[in-house]
Amino acid sequence: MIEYQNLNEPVYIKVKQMILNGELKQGEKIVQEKIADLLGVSRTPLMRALLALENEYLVESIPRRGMFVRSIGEKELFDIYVCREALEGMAARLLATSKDTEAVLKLKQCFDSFTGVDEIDIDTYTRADERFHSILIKLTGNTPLDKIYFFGNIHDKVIKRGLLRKPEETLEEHIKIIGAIEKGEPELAEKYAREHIKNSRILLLNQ
Amino acid sequence: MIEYQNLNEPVYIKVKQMILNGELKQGEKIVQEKIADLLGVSRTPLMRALLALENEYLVESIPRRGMFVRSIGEKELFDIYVCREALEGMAARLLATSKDTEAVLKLKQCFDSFTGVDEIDIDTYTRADERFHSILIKLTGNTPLDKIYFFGNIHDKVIKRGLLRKPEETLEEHIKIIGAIEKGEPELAEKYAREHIKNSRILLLNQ
DNA sequence: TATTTGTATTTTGTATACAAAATACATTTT
DNA sequence: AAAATGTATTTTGTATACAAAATACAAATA
Repeated sequence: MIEYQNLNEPVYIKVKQMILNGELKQGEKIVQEKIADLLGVSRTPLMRALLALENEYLVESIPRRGMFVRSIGEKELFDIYVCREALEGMAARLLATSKDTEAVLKLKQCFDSFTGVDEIDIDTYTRADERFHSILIKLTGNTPLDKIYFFGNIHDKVIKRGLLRKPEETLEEHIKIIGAIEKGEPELAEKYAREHIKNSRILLLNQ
Repeated sequence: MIEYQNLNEPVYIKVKQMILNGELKQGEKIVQEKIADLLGVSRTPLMRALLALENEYLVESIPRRGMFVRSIGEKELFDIYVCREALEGMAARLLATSKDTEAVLKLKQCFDSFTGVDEIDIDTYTRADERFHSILIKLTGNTPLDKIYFFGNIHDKVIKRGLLRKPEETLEEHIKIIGAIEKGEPELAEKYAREHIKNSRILLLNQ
């Protein structure tokens, strides 16, 4: 009966999906045995996944009460954007300082397919946007920064608002950030990256 | 035999201490049953603690191989300082924007006992410094920021270098940061907070 | 002697059993 | 009817058992 291949990863992935796609609703209690049975594993590997998710802020543990799917309020989402502003700003700065042409190329590639296009496909652009912000961090080679950033990343998806602003508006901002990095202007790169996040963050307030 | 009172917390605290005070050395493998026996608990609550510590970056899990006390290299420590620079800078900015007099008071209190003193006691000052940087984050009321910052905090202690610079030098910088927050100057507050970290970070390089 | 192979031991990953706490729900009391 | 109480059920936290992987180490081979 024992399957061996580390249930860890698959269980973690599955539970995460269930939360992100709403199969497990916000605030809902996660009854361990129920979910464990559903996934065909015991409570032990499920618990491991749940603890990882707790640290990713997707799940909340109340001692002796159980694990609950975390619900994220407006305030918290706003706060997350503040963190992103600080971290992505720093990432842009680091990249501009390093003058890594390889990195610049990869950043540019995210938006290659949109230049000179009249009608931008929202889904394609959403993925490009996600990729851009993700690799902006990764390309710095700063492991702690990458790990830390993971939190904010998650939440964007949880709230599932998709893009807050129109592609035409943000595409230009992305290009500006990449430009400053390419020119090796740390001050400017950070400034643009922060403004980019801030513009979305402000939008959250008037909503 | 069963004790009930959530072994979670005590086990977590104890293992963390063992890592921080060197009882468990960097790179050392944590043999679960050995440590569990030592603490008088089973592997289950120990595992929970270990997973929490993994997410705090103190422990590293290699599947099917075990948990190891993480060893931190120069590069990583440097990278952590970069993160601190971004996060503490943002925290200072937020506080300066909020104009929270209560917060300013608490920050000032950290260093009250050192003003006009000739010979600053290193141990007392070390604690004050730790407290200052910790509450600088907490006072923002930005929960994700607080959670995220926890990482960096840990590492400072792990490396156990204590203070990198002389109290006389850093005290002045602390005062400047608090001053800018008090005057409600976000730009300046962030600038000073970042310079403060940066000065220490640069010192790491020439070491 | 250095390298490989095979076997015994250790240790992890998972499942499961069970006590104590939490919850649900019916019954009694106000 | 609303509140309080008591009992049954569920669910968590912990300990433990066991298979499979990893490791250690001895013997065999080149």
